[in-house]
Amino acid sequence: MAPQEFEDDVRRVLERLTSGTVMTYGEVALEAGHPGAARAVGTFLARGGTGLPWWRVVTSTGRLAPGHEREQAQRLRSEGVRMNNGRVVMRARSKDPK
DNA sequence: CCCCTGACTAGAA
DNA sequence: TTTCTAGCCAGGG
Repeated sequence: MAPQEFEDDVRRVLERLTSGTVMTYGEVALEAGHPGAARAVGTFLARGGTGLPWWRVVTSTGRLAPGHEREQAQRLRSEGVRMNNGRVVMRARSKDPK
């Protein structure tokens, strides 16, 4: 596969993310057609995230980007994303949050 | 071709 | 619930 194609694939997925929506690295990788490349997605966003809605991507547990928690949390909050103790509230949780 | 790094993950402790 | 560990993918030396 041609160089940068991976990045283009990821970019395409992120570009269609709307305000208020959030995806995990794994989901982005899958959508981009690179299942299992969650880590690679993170590596890419860490260096070429500029110009992309990187703050709408979080870990599978709702964790934010190391070193950017502040900014990311603020941006997400301004978009109405619900969080809990610095972690994005993930859906599909079978456990009772008591 | 070998080795290492990293904004990840699922599963075991 | 939190920490550790072993896989995984794409890049770069």
